[in-house]
Parts: sequence; C-alpha cells; structure tokens
Amino acid sequence: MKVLSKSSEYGLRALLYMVRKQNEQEYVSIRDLSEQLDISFYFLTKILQTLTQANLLVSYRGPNGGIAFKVPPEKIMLSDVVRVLEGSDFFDKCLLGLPGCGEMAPCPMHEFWKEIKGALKQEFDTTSLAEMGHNAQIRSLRLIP
Amino acid sequence: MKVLSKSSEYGLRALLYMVRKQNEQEYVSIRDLSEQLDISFYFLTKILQTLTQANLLVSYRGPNGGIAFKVPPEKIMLSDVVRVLEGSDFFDKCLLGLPGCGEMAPCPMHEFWKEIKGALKQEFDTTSLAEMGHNAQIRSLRLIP
DNA sequence: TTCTTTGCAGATAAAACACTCTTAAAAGCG
DNA sequence: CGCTTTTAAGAGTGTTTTATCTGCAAAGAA
Repeated sequence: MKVLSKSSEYGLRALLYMVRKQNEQEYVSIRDLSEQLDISFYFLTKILQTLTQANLLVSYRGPNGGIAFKVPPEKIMLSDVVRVLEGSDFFDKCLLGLPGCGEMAPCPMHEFWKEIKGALKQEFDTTSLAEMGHNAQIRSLRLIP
Repeated sequence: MKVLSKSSEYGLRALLYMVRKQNEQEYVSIRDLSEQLDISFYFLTKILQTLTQANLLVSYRGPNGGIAFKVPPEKIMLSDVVRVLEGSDFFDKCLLGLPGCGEMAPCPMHEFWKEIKGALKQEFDTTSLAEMGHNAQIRSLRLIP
C-alpha cells in the first residue's frame, strides 16, 4: 500500500530528522540532511524548496545556512505536509479513481471508502511532526537502519 | 491519496461490473467490459489475464467466450484482488518507504501507521466483491457517470 | 573585493508506470 | 478444412514520476 509519493516520504523523513536536531543548531543544511538520510541532495533540495514556499520552513543562504522550521513542529500536522507535497485533494479521492464519484453519484465503494478515508484524515490532521519526531531513534530514519 | 494503481482500479471496476451482470450470462467478453467501462481493451485484457492466472477468474476463448468468476464473488475479498494486482506485501509497507522498518527497528511512524494499516487491512479482508457490487448502479462504474 | 558556502530555478536524463500493438492459440461455425 | 471470434503472450510506445545537472543569487569570511 503505497500511500505517499517519494517526495512525501523524503520530505517527512527530513522534517522528522529536523525535529530531533532542532535544539542543536538553528539552520540545518540540506547537504547534511541528504547525507544523514541517504536521500539524493538534488531531489531533497526540490522537496524542501516546496515546503519553504508553502511557509512551513524558512531558508538561509551562505555559510552555516540551511533550513529551519518557520512554524514550530508542534503546530505542523502530518496532513499539512502531505497536502503541500501531494496536493490539497489528497484525502478526497475515489478509491476507483472515478472523477464523477461523490455523494451525488457514488461508486459502489464510495461509502466504504469514505469511512476509511475519514478516519485516516482524522489521524493525519491531529498528529503533529513534533509528536512523531520524538518517537524513535534518528538512525531509524535512515535507509539502512 | 492514491492507494491503488490504475491496474487495481480497472480490475476492481470490471469485477464489480461482473457481479451485477453475473446472472445474465455465463461469460462476459473483455471487449464488452472495456466498452461499457471506458477502459482500454488492451490494458484491461492484461489485468484480467493476471486475475485468471491467480485463479480468481476462468476464461474461455472463441465466439461467446469471455471471462467468468472461478470463485463465487461472495468469497472473493477486496484484499484478494488487491494482493494479486499490487503484490502480496500490499498491507505491510512502511509509510516512509523504509525497507528496514519493522518491529525490530521501527521508524518514528511505525506504531502510528501500523494501527491505521491494520484497520484498513481488516476492512479489505472482510468485504467481498459481492457485497460491494450490489451497492450501486452500474453506470456509476463508468468513467462519466 | 574576491572566494567559499549555501539555497533557488530551470533544463535534462533515467526509471517506473500506463497503455498499445502484433502475433499466436483456442474455440465455434459453415 | 477455412473463417471468424475471442483470450494469451510478449514486444513496443508514451507519459509521469523520480533523479540529476547546470547556472545563478544570496550571504559570510578572508
């Protein structure tokens, strides 16, 4: 069950890593993140740019520059990140991919899926980055644990 | 939230359509299915071939041939279809895509995701094609409702 | 100022996924 | 048998996602 794209996977991993590093340094460089998490520097740069443009992060150029949270991670919900990286309709899609599906013209799985989707959305809406970030060891965010 | 690939979307739509057509004729031709559901004939053929090879369907060539359920749709669970078309590890993946994630080396989201995933699996495991198929109008399975 | 370090923006390349085509094989019908 | 209808199998094409490269702009330090 691949729910998230690579962009979201990498973005979340980077943000969770930052939650744990937060107190050590103001700005974290993308190079560091990419090396620590075994994620392509180029690709990660793009993803974090998107999060910066969405005002979840701030960036600073030059030596000792990098990125930092603009909003405290206690106030960033998983759904906020996911909606930026996957699109705002992330929690509103038909299981069968039918564009016309909705309350007016439900597909056979509409009610079934609506319930599951609602519960999932609820969890993502109420779980913050901070909450998740303090859950585990940093190394568990790496590719090879 | 794109949970299913196009293959699964198309496959499920075809099977749900068949549930409703089941009593009318023994075999349904893939050509008919593709036309009724606005799905590419070539692509649908491949998908249904896979389901036939997985012993969920039987096929018959020649005039008035087509495909039919091998197992009654009351006994085919949504998870059966999905596991064939998406792979058997469908309900066992890490949210962050980390290959090493598991009980031994959980990623920060492991517990969180495990619960959601479990509930989802439970629903897919206990809901049959027959149950879903009788839910709605056939036309709601078409692309343009 | 000049050099180094860092992120930004747009272009390009590779890989995965979705879809199409062609040929073959099976089954029925005259 | 020869012809038509239908699925099977494998190769080929197109599109989207993922990843990489190149040039540039901002910021700090010598």
